[in-house]
Amino acid sequence: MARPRQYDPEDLRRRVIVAARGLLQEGGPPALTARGLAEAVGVTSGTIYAQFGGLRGVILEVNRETFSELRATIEALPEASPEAWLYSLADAYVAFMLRRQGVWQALFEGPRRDDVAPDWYLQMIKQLLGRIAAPLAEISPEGDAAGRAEELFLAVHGIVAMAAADRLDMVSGRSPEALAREAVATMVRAIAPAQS
Amino acid sequence: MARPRQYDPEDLRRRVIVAARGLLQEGGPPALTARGLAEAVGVTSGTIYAQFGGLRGVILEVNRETFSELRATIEALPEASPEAWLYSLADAYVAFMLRRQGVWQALFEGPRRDDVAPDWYLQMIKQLLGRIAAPLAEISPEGDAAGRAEELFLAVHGIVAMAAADRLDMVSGRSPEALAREAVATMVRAIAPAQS
DNA sequence: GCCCGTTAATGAACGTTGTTCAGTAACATT
DNA sequence: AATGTTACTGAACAACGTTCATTAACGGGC
Repeated sequence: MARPRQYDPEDLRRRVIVAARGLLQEGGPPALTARGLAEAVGVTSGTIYAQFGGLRGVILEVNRETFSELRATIEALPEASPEAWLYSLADAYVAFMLRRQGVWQALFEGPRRDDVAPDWYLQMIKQLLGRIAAPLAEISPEGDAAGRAEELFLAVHGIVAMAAADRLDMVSGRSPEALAREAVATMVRAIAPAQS
Repeated sequence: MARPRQYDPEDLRRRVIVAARGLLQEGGPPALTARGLAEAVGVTSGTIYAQFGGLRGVILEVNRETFSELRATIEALPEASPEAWLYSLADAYVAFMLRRQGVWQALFEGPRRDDVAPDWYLQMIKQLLGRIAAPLAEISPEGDAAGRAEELFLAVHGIVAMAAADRLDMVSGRSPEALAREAVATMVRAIAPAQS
């Protein structure tokens, strides 16, 4: 069989993904166009379709990397008491988004209602929920820790999503970090064993 | 000055808005195209531009009506104890979205990062926050009720937004109603005077 | 060592999008 | 009746995602 002509396919894939992240970072999802991406990489749009099957395929690969980095970020969080760890997770989640707003938007703006989410989307969220449920179970052994984890995640994620879309200031003058920590505080206060 | 030729302009505006709502309802934001809307109303796209200045103008008018209906829905909620009222507000918020998913998506998907939100967007949210803060202050007179209202609203809205995008099942198997009520319950539990 | 099948890559096309604007036709006024 | 003003049309433009016939280069078979 014949072989590549001028691009190492693996290297091409990497450069496309890197360029796509760059476009997303400065300009958000609307800035990621097939032609713009092709030009940024130095190929034509057809080449990208041959490699990724379409713009959606490119976004999917970018998202895979973003999720992978988020997982690594969370794994790297220093151990701490259950409560302190929840705070640092909330901080990390907010900070992670802030450092890649454009890329973050592609995570949830991309997939349309009709197409199924890839497995690793669900696995990533499931793992994240597990990491939240564990400290919650330590704080309050009784009660549905998994359910509370869902609830706390949705609260923090809602804040982060709003901030990512630059719409948080419609609701609150406070920073996303402050609001996320408040959400954690409220949950802890609600389930902590009665005191004072 | 000359006068209308074949359309009563006010009637035309109404029909355009009604048709736009219809398109949004079945197909979401991608279904609302200038040509499709024009055809649904029986005019050409140019006419819509003359009347609304563009698709964004149409969406803005649809959103104005949606907000108006939301306000009316909330005003119509029966009086109740502070806690019970918060639950019924959460229920109403979820139900309101579920009955107009497509239209709801346009509320927050529409406005891009660079254009300013209309005053009534902010006023509507501010009023909603006030309606949440009042019962919270009754439940717990001490503490920042306004801040807690922001927090509770963000939690419920995050759940509703996720459900509107049909992505809630990525996080939880529970219904948006159940999750929204849980969010209220957690807030109430966190701030209620110590008991039991 | 020449040919040729296979494959990477192009770039022109197609259909659809939002948006603009010169033209047209109808009304109110003079 | 003529005219000016205005609502409306519909053709055009640029940009979008996507497809595909064409081109050019490489490796293996004779």
